[in-house]
Amino acid sequence: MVLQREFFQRDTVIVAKDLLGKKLIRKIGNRKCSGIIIETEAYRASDDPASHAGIRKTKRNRIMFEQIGRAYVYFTYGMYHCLNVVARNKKFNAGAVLIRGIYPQLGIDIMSKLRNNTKIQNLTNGPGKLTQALDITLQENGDDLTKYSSLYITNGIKIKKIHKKPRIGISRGTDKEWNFSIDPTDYF
DNA sequence: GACACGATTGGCT
DNA sequence: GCCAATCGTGTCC
Repeated sequence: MVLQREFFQRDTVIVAKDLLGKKLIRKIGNRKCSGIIIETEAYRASDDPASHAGIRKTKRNRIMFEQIGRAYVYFTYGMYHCLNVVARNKKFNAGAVLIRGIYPQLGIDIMSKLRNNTKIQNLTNGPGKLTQALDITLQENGDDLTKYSSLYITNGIKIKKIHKKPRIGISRGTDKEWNFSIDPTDYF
């Protein structure tokens, strides 16, 4: 069952936690690739100095201010893409959840080729890695993830324990513990 | 118009 | 553990 729009109409931090264990699905040609979401981070609005949306709406971050349930994809470090899902409640005018890691399920052969045949444990365990494995680029920026199409999220597995940490790779907003993850060895 | 830097990764020490 | 790769974007002059 694909996640409905209402799922994303809650506090960005809550949605980040609740996305753990859900299934990310990407169709490439007539094949399906998928994985269980195991790590996420919340990035909110003007209350969050680490967020792209922390200052104002710009050309790059505009999707974060638009319809919830859509993909916010950005290009970084001159070579990698990162995938977010737009989510926020009515208190904020922007927000998104960064998908930082998935546990591969379907289409491992396709993903391996896109990742130059790396080891399975290195396939999709990072934000730049999973977009490469799933062929996600700026082409997918703004795509609606609540519809069955070439990129969407469905219900997944039941979660036991959620780990909470400060977010990775940021220099501001380090006081907020908005990185959430589950331990794959608990499930797979 | 210029310039510093980043929600990263992989390779080397 | 450290650092280069690589370039679009945002901010500042």
